[in-house]
Amino acid sequence: MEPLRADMFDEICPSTLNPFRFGRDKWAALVIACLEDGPRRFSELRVPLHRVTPKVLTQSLRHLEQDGLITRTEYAEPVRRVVYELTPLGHSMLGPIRTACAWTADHWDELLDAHEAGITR
Amino acid sequence: MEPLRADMFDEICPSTLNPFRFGRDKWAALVIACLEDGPRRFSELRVPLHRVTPKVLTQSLRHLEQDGLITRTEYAEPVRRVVYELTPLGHSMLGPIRTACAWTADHWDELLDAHEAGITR
DNA sequence: CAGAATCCACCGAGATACTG
DNA sequence: CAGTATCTCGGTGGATTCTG
Repeated sequence: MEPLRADMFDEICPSTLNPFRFGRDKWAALVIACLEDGPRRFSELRVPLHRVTPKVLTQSLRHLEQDGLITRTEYAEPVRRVVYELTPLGHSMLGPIRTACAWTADHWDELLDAHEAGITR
Repeated sequence: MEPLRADMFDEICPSTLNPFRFGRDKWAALVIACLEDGPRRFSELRVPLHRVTPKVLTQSLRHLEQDGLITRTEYAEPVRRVVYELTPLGHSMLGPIRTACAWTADHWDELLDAHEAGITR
């Protein structure tokens, strides 16, 4: 499994155009995207999510855990390690998420046009 | 086209369990659902959405308009009439919305279990 | 390393009252 | 009929600092 790149989400700036939201809070969708390929440590998640403070990231992870979408596992062995992973339920959410994101990609021009028209009016 | 019933959304109480959100604000998804079968007047929308104040409903409608999902048309003819309608873009969103809602229906038990486990812990 | 504690600013959302 | 005008309140998200 490849490491998560720091610029993973840098270009998804105008994500406010996407009319779909996943999870309870602002960062849930990005966390899910980070866990797509397998389990990740807290510090691994902080690399692409470097604009999120640890407090807020923790909050988001706790919400996802309460919603049954991820699991949190703690190891104390050599050094302290906490690993987050998608549950089967969380993994099954990827289908509808991809459907929604495909729609957004397909209609990006129209979304952009509508937004710009809304600004100049 | 049938009138919108006042109890249309009364039973969708624990919708916080649904990890998908559509549109910018809290009421956008319900407005879209109301417009599914055709254009509706402001006062028609207020029937099923009787728990939403006119100010907040107006806000939500303006957002949907800015996002290119609905149109607002004003007639002054006999009496004043303002009609809201899904755009082709808004209508095309129904597909992914249905996909997402089907997922939620399919996994309702798991979502409920996770939520209850989160409460007692 | 993986957070917790504290404080704070902003904004969505609601209550209430009023209007072209 | 279809909104607008204020006011308020609570909660999300962020900055900063501290800790087992």
